[in-house]
Amino acid sequence: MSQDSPINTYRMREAAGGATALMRSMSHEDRLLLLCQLSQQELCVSELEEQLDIRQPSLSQHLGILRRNGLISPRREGKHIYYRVSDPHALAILQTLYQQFCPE
Amino acid sequence: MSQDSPINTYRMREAAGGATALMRSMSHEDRLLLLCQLSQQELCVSELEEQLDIRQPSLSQHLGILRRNGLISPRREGKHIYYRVSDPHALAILQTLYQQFCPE
DNA sequence: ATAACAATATACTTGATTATATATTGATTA
DNA sequence: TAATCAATATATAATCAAGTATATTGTTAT
Repeated sequence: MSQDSPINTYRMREAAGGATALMRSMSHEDRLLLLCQLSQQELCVSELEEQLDIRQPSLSQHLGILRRNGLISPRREGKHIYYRVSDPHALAILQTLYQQFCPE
Repeated sequence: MSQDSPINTYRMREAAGGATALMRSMSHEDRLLLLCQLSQQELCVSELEEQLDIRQPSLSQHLGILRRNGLISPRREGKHIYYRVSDPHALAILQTLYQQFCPE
């Protein structure tokens, strides 16, 4: 348990907007699971639909939110669109969440 | 930048409820700043009010949310109520947020 | 090039949840 | 009991989620 860098509230205040935007993007169960999957491998919409059992329109909405908020990036290949996590901040939080909530 | 523990979506699915509840608690600018302050030192409501420039009723609502969600704990001393961050998960996320959004 | 098809995205509706502001109440000390 | 501090209640406004239907984009085959 590291208290390596003491938190400076003054600096945090400036960053708070970005940080809470990230928290908000991740504070939905479907979106968190999407990020989880996409942090491990690039996947297209239909694969996600199958693996997570989320209906396509709903999936597309959540992907849209994550995309517009800059957490994931699309790549077209033929008729499929592949997504991956492109935000290092999001990856860092995912990592911490995993350590915290899925300990050995 | 550590990808030490690869994320297992199956395990994350079980933890997702708790993890998103934590994210939701932290995804409000006032609450994030409150947590920030309280992670550094125990403070009472009127001190928080002064330092963060948030009106008391609003402050009290947010403290109530954080308290009911188990992120902070109160301690009464006379007519003052002191709060501190009591959830290690929250502390870990705060730490990561600080590293990510307030780098050296 | 155009028609038909498949994959993904958007729009719209409805219901639920959440935020904000104000007012009120309760507890503690003097 | 008067003054202070904090919590709660209430009302209103705003935001968010899920479902259904529809639109768009690109692909394949003719």
